[in-house]
Amino acid sequence: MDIRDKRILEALQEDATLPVADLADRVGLSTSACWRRIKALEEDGLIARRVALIDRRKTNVAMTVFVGVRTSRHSMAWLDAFRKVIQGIPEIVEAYRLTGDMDYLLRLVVPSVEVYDAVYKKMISEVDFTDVTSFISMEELKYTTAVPLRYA
Amino acid sequence: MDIRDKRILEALQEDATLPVADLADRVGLSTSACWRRIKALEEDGLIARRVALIDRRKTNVAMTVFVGVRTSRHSMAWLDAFRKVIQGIPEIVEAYRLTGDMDYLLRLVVPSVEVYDAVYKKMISEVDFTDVTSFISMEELKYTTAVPLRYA
DNA sequence: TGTGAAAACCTCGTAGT
DNA sequence: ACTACGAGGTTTTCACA
Repeated sequence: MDIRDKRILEALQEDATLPVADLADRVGLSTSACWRRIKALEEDGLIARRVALIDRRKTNVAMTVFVGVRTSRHSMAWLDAFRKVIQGIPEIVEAYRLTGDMDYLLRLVVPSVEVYDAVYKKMISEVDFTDVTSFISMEELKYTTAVPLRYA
Repeated sequence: MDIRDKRILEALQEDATLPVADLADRVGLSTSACWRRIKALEEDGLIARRVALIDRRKTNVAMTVFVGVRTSRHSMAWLDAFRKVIQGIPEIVEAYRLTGDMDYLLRLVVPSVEVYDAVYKKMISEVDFTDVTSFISMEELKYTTAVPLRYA
């Protein structure tokens, strides 16, 4: 990828409010050239969207819990049901299917262990699990939405 | 929190490009009232920042790897060193300290196992670990930067 | 809280390199 | 494909009623 496209993406990953003219200066392009590149990046879907990041501590979801999940029901129907449950629970902010015998890892944000327990109960009432393990995060050392662009 | 502030945050968490006037309509406020609320939410730090989300598959970091890390070096110096290493590696997008005997969980985005191996080697060359376990993600079932606002 | 107007910014055309 | 300029529309920003 063009080095200037990378620099545009790098900047917008950090701050999407940057005016095109400022960004153009930083990247070493004219405003219109820079604008056209941004349009192209949006068109091509490289820039998926622009969102506001909310401070979790100030919205009472300071606690992060990881939940490891195992199942013996290796059917597509089970996966679909699980998927639906995940989508319907806003406290689940990330979910991945991992290597190995159908293991899933979820990240939840909640106000407290009590609320986590309620979410946990809701989850197991809607899908079958053979095993659930939770890990509470004591500290967030790093969290960024910016991905490395050196491989692009 | 005010219900209208919540609705503003909900909308901006999904799409930060929304014009204030549109947002105002949706929330049922006048443009200026809505604008003042947004300003206040930024001022108070509830809206931390606005960023562009990049499509990982299109920037060649489609692979997600989770890395569990354990150490026997329970010193502040070790933690500081670890912190610095984490910050310096852009492939590490999330890092948490978990409950239990000094366990850490990292999330990395990389192009391939080969590159993951290189990052892994870099990591262990810079800090001491007693144990490292990695889990490769086969599928991302959910990823959102939007946090639930029902507790705010 | 709402109105309105100025300032800033985006959007995109055109011409020239 | 980029620069430079700029018109015209949209949006932001804020003073004042």
